[in-house]
Amino acid sequence: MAREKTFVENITPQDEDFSRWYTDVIMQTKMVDYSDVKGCMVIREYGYGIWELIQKEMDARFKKTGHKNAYFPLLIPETLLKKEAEHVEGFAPEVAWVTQGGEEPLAERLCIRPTSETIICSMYSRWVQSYRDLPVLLNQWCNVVRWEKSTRPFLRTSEFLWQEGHTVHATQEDAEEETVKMLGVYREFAENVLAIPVVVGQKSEKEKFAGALHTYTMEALMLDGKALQMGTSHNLGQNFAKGFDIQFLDKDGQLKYAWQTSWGTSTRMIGGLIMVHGDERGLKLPPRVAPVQCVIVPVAAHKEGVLEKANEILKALLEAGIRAEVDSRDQSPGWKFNEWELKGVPVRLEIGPRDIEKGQAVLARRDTHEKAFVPIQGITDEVALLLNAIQANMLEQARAFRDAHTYTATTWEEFMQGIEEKHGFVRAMWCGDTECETAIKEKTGVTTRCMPFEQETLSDVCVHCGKPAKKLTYFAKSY
RNA sequence: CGGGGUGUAGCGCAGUUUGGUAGCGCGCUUGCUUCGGGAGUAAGAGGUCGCAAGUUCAAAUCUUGUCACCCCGACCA
Repeated sequence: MAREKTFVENITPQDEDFSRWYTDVIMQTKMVDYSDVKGCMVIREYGYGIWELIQKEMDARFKKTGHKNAYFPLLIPETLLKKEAEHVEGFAPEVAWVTQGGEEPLAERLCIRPTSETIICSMYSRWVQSYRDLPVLLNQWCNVVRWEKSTRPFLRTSEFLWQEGHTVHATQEDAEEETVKMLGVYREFAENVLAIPVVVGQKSEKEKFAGALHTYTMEALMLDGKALQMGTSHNLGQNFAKGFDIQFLDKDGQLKYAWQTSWGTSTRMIGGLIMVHGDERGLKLPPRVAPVQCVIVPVAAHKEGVLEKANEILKALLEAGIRAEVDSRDQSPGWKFNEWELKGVPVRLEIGPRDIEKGQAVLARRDTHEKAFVPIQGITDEVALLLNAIQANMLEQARAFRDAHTYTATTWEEFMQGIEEKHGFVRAMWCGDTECETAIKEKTGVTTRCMPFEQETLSDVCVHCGKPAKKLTYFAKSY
């Protein structure tokens, strides 16, 4: 049977092979390219442009919640890494080492940071002396390296870009408040900027960060029904404070160990963006992270006045703070339409000789494919309105998909059925035991994603083992 | 680390069974005509067939070894 002809014939359809669709999209939009080092990707200007917008939006939120940026070294001495036992055990298998400087072997090998808790804590132990030094609220934007066995651009790469917040507090309550607050920042960002609805809650013991007391997470559902961890916030308790001797003299004259948190999000979010919003034509970017929000495609650009009009509109859009661009390349309009749709640009503005005669232009939406003639007079306001509408609509679409692929199970039969038929989240009561969790994973391939903050009681017993249930839990296959 | 697959022009592939001049589509360069959903035309450029040995008069093709990448699992942001 002949495949239905699509506008983009060179990307694999999502329902045929989602992985290939993903690879096709990221390569053809020129977001990334593979490099000569396995697992290390080049983030090209289009992909990096998205990351820059993510950084800008997030950084503003960090500043607003009282955090400042700092930068700590890439290399960590082995002795430092080993100071927190659970932490080193968790990360050791994927740490890359520097063993030589120039021609000389090093006296102590240096680890390339897989995360920066250890080196930052070693500094905090020097900086924190008194309750007056607290809280310490720092964030760093950097790269980290984790030697991964299997890699995929954005989702799992040996080197990736991220931000990691590291804070120190006087009390357990303050640390817990910070942990929850920053997950809240992530959630608000995911929904309002990335237009990705997330489930927020606590990780199981098995899934929590190595060295943390407990880990909170936000989980999103991809179009293929798999969950993606989009960001985590850890309450480190006093584990690192004890390992690194971070003590302060409190108001009451007592020497006390500090309470800490760390939280991070990475370029992996871009992978989520692609897999939550993409469609058969390619990428679909929410306006707030689109490097180009409105592309102007001149039709019959060689004809007199067309390019001039296009540039005139461009100027107005740029002045209104809209990220816009005129595509004056020597290609047919249809070719450009397809390419910009592939690249996920939210709004396309078409302008040709016939439009100019009538004082109008065409506005086309990437999300709904709707086209409308709009008077050139005041068109920047129209574009701005459209961008807001698209941002809102994309969140709604993603939410509707997520809800349609979330299944509530009260029995093991329903649980199995949910996994086989729904391809998404399965909500069920769970006992909280690691053994039970492992058994569920072996039987079904799904793992616990989180125990959501918003709890309800579906039943008194665990959906799998029948022991007393502790928490409503989200299960899914995951990236 | 297990199971499967693929390496031939920038990209996608045919050619391998049965050894005999390196092919096709897209893309790329130049000219002319086009331009409202992937334009037409003419002339071009581009390859140690992943790598290394071997068999042969002759290897992309057969043999052995090796490397890389992709997919599905296990492990992880």
